[in-house]
Amino acid sequence: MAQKPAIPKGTRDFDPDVMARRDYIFSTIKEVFKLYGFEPIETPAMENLSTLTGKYGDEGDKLLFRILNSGDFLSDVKEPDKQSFETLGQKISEKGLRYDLTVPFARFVVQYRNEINFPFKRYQIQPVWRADRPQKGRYREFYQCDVDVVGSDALINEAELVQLVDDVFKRLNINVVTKINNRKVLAGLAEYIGKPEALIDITVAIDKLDKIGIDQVNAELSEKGLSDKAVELLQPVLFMEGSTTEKLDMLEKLIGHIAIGSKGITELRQLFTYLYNMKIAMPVELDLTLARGLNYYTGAIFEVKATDVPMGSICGGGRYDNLTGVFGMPDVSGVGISFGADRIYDVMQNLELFPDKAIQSTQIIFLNFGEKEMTYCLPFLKELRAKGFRVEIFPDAAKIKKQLRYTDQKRIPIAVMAGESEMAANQFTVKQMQSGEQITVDAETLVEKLGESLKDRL
RNA sequence: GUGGUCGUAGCUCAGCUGGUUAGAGCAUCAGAUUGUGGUUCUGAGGGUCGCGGGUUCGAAUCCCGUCUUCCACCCCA
Repeated sequence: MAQKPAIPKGTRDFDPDVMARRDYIFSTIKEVFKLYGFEPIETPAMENLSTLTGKYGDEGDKLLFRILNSGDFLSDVKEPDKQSFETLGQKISEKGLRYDLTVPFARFVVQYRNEINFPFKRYQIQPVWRADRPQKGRYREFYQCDVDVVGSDALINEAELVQLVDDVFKRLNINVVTKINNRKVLAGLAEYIGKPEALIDITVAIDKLDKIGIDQVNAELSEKGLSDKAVELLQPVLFMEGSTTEKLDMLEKLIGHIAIGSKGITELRQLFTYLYNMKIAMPVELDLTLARGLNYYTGAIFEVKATDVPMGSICGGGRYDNLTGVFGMPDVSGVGISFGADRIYDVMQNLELFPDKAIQSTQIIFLNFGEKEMTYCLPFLKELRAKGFRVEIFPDAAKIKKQLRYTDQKRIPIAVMAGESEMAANQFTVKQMQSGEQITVDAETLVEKLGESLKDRL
């Protein structure tokens, strides 16, 4: 054999087994999205670089996959432009692979602003690409399942999204905890300690609290230019304990006098009131150290983690007040969240949460005893399929042993056999693969009998 | 992007400080069983030891490069 073929770093092939499980996740998510009134859209895998760059911060820009122009793109490049990566890059690459679904969505909203019926509730399930170093649960090509509402700044949208999250993970049988914070509160805190311009640095640092500990967080804060006094002021927030209401009351005392902080607190109170009335089943915590989220979030921030398995967040999102602004359409507020399908898969696989029906494909197989016998079976295949059963016939008159092995490995629950003797008597032998039990049924009652035995398995 | 780590049959791995023709289990295929699988028995096929170079009489084993895997940082789904 020649050199074995391979796929690029951080990408994966999905075999039928994996696809069945992935489909289960996608269809569950899709179903819930629709229940809340979201409608699907799709956007191209590639966008103009001008659409993508500058939206994800410097780090994000570095992780963009760029697509080389077609043809002899170097011939048009003048010597001076070849001197730096920056200028050369602009000349030879004008397109890039999408990095997430939110920015293409913002582009979509601006582009079709006159045709869209606001508030626009859309969902989008597509792969995205990041030139990151792969690790476990971190791929260069992965799927995001985004739901967003744009054109409404009502907090009920946030609440409904949390409820939707609850619904999805309840259906997938994954135990999760949702953490909520508000960017305005973080901004209020930054102002409170006298460093409003250091908002990003502060949030990035305190976000690491449970990972690296308080000493390292404080060290990083100092390193970012915060005075000892500023770090000192922040401590009560980092160690804030108690119920959500208690935390909010404490916050009120600290930053209630700061306009933006006060606004954030009011929003949080309203959101948690909605959530209380919605009777959310999963735990929902106010976590003031939650800061992750891209630079464009301006209000609520969400993050969802599985509680039974260590894994990065499997779902995250937030409120962005001006994402469409960069595309020339100001004052459109949106809120959305993104489900990481690949990580959800890893969690479910890890905890063995996929139900049998998620991985079952064919339900009934007709074994092949030869040309005449196959012909005898064909009308029944048609009839069963018309009734919605997933049915196949083994294409070759191979040894029965081989055919049953195929059936077994494909986890098909029922094998139907008809050889010379059954044909002569106008009958079929129906075999339950799991128990090995076999019964003989008349041809007229075959469809009915099969329907009965599969009733519990659908 | 920085630092580290791994790579031997389809899969999981052995292979001592370099030394005959590179092994095992599982999986695959064939037969025992020409109409009965998931258990058993017998046998077979399958590897340029990730790839490229170097050191050596001799390299899976040592060195360099490269690709891939996983890990920490960065960032994130």
